[in-house]
Amino acid sequence: MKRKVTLKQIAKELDVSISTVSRALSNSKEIGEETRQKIQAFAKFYNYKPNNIALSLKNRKTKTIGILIPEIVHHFFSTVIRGIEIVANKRGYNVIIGLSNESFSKEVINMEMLANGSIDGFILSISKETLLKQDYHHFKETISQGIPIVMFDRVVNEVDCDKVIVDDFKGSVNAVKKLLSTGCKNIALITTMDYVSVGKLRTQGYLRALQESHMNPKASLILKLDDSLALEEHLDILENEIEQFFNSNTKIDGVFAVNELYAVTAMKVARKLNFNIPEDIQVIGFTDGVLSKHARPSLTTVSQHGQKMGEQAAHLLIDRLELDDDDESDTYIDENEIDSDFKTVVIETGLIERDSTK
Amino acid sequence: MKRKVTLKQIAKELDVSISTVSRALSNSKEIGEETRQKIQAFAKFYNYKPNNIALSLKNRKTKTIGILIPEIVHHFFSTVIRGIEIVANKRGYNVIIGLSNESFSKEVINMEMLANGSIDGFILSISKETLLKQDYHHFKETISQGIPIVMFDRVVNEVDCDKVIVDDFKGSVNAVKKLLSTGCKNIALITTMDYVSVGKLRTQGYLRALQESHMNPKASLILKLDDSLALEEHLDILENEIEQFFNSNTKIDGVFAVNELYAVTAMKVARKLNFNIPEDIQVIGFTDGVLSKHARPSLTTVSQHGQKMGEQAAHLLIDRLELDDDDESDTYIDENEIDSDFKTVVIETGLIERDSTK
DNA sequence: ATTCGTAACGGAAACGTTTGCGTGTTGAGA
DNA sequence: TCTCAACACGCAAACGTTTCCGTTACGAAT
Repeated sequence: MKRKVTLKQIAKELDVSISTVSRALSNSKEIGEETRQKIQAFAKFYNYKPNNIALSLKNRKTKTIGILIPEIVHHFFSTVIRGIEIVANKRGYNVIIGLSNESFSKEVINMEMLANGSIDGFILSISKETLLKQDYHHFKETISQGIPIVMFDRVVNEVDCDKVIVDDFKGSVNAVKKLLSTGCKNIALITTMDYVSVGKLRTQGYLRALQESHMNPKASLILKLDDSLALEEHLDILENEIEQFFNSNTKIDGVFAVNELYAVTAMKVARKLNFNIPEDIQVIGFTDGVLSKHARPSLTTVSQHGQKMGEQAAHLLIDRLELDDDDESDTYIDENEIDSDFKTVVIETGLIERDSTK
Repeated sequence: MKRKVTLKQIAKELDVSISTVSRALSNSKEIGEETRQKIQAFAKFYNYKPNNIALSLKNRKTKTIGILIPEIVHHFFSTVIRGIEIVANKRGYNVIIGLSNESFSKEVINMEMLANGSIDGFILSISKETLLKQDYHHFKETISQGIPIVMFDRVVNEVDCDKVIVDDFKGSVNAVKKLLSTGCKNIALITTMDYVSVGKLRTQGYLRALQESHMNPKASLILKLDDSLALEEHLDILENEIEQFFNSNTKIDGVFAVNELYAVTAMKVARKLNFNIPEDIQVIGFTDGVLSKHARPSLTTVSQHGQKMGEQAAHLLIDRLELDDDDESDTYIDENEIDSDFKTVVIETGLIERDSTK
């Protein structure tokens, strides 16, 4: 078991000083040609690689970014991670992942663990419990400690930071308009509770689309589901809820669902009730995942471009990190000027038309 | 922007030495009651948290484990990560993720990046390209540097380390036996190329099950697909391949597929060709993911218990890390004794019966 | 012969901790 | 009054780097 070789060991072995070794390896021209060659050869032979931790301590930056998400077994979140990882790697960063599991306390704990030097900045999506409590002190504190944050998808106005979102509102408007244009008169909405910002925005989009077509939204056509129903374990309950909803609204000829699971479950129920899709009922979902592609019939969805969101978020964060590098020289900066500098990048949604619509 | 407070700053502010502060905060009884109180109060007020990087450097351990997987947008892998994260967090570790994207060089690069002090050990699943090249030097080197590795799912005999696998062979045997027991006479196998160990083992299981029932496997009933076809982009090609396969084997009454995608695609094709499932053709897949649950009909699968694999892997790794802690005292250990110590944990598979079988 | 520039290298501080050891002060026992 | 624990604390090394600031030695210019 040959432990990693250090500068000190090389120095001792070659009878030079540590600084000489360091400089030789960084090709400093302060070191004589001969010595440099000798040191480099030796280092190569023993496969010397500088110790990252020591470098982090010295440079006061770790070149790793922390990702904090509610759940990883989730198509959307994992595509975002993939996007982050791609640009992070390309720009010389590592990613370290924390899972909040939709819990406020786990989010806080995780954040504090990583904020103690382990990472240079965060990319995160807020947990549901946090959104419900509306307690954002941990975000504000980390930011005030000089650790930048980029939020994606589930964001919040109360925190000043860079953000990456999709235009949930517009995406929903377009989806519902599509249903309207293909003849739907009674479009149902299957959505979540309002405290999740994206659910709220998508609901608003639904309402707006109807309004623009001079149709009155009916409360009976809107089904608000408890979020726990989205869990894989409660599939049957979810199905029952939707079935009851369908039974008490027999005129439904279109469904807009704020996520994929609701949409495919709606299709399942509709077929069970002997509706034909898309002839009798058309269905559109939000978030394009694996289910949409393989459902029967395949599901028309609003695509969220998770990977692109991740890439953008990573760029935003790293840009800011490396910008901070420069003006770290204690130059006084007007705080107002800083605040106004935060960007919110909006990723365009797309409508992927498949067989669940005409 | 209040930077994180350090021991040095506290010491200066309170006019004591750094060591006194350090000891006071760790409740050393070497420090006088009064001073201790004062220091602790001050530290609490300024929210002092020890710098992780400095601790890592001092202790020569980072309390983070590196995960190296081929792909993250993948139900199985993400469940494994979830399992790892749960026990890692419980035992005080962080996880840092590297994606190989099935590429050998990315696997090597990632490994080297993380091995330079960033992590204490690896949990990984080998990339396809690496399996193809059969080049495992990077694994061996990291191990010889004293960094332990735990492999899961895609493992290899050539490397001495702890491993966590499912019994692919037995799981496949059981699946095929299930098909046989429900009357199938011509069971097709849809599999991948042999170099992926799991594909090979599952194929062997298929063969064994037939053999035990005294049936002759026919080459014409085995479809080996190129792996690139598993990619989401080539869905139509995959479909065509399977359709041709069906057309040239009209007697097929059962299908065993080595993954979920192949299985649902087979079902799609079968229905297209006007077969009824499960009446005319029964289908079983390997790996229980989201597709299986929501497919039509829902798919009977061999469950892999990804989360449990992750948990086991994490326990194995951390156990070894904390065992190493003790005998780090340069006690001479016979290498043979060490080698024989590596465990291979086998997770039992289960057969989840749904509507694609009788 | 003295000065000076420069090439080639070493010393040491710094990043933030922990910890073994040394040291000064105090009180009590002789 | 002297001695010697015990107590309370400080110094400094160490983890592995980088980098600023010396310090040599030597040849050239004055």
